[in-house]
Amino acid sequence: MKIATYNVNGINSRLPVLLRWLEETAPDLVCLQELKSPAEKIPEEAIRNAGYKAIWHGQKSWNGVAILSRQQEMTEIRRALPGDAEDVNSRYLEATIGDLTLGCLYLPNGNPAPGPKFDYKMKWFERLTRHAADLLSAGTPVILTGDFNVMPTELDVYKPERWVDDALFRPEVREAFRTLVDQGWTDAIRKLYPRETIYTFWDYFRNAFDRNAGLRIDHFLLSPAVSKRLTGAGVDRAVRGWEKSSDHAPVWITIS
DNA sequence: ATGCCGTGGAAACCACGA
Repeated sequence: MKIATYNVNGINSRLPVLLRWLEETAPDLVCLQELKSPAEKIPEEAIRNAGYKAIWHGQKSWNGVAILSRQQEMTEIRRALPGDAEDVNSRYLEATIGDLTLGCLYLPNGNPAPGPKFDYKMKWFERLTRHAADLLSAGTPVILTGDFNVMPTELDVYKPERWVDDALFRPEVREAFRTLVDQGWTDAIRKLYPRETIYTFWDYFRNAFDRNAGLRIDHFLLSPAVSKRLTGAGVDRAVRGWEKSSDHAPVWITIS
């Protein structure tokens, strides 16, 4: 079974790229972020014609998350993290597919830091961490995936010294990620490739992709019940080089 | 070192992203 995550940066502008990638790689489950579309403008028919059922949490202009399934039925569990009824940003969507719980997330960017946006990021991170502990306590197969907007270590940044004051790499953000993982999650890419330079995002400008000036910010966190079934993981790097690409590349895992 | 690019929405610029 292949599960993928892809920050599309606008699902309507990205539709040709998304459909081509779905056709070429045929993941069974897909988490999408940054739809940048209200619910009624999600290209539902095109996704269905590509062979996928879909659920989504849209929002005008910004954010937006969706889960696609090629064959299995999905049951939506929640469309927001618990803990803040005031937070109306569409950044989390959770579903069960068979015995698997899949959480699709778009963690706030947090820049500029320090400031209110960074405070929001850290609060959101705390809510995610509390909810993740609840998910783990069930002992069932759980996957948390999406755009975490965190480079966990220096290995995940093309030039770490340039990013130390950035909201994606500040020490307290890396610490928050470590605290989350230390609950008992497995970072799928790092389990299989502990020392390799692997990026999932390259800026649009300064020829970042050609220079491989990238970041690893899209992650798969696996509960123990999923981690022992992990058979593969990777980044569909070539998609980043396609015409009209997102600034992120799709990331995927396979489980037995 | 830096939104230099890209997207969306409103308005022919601005917010936002990482």
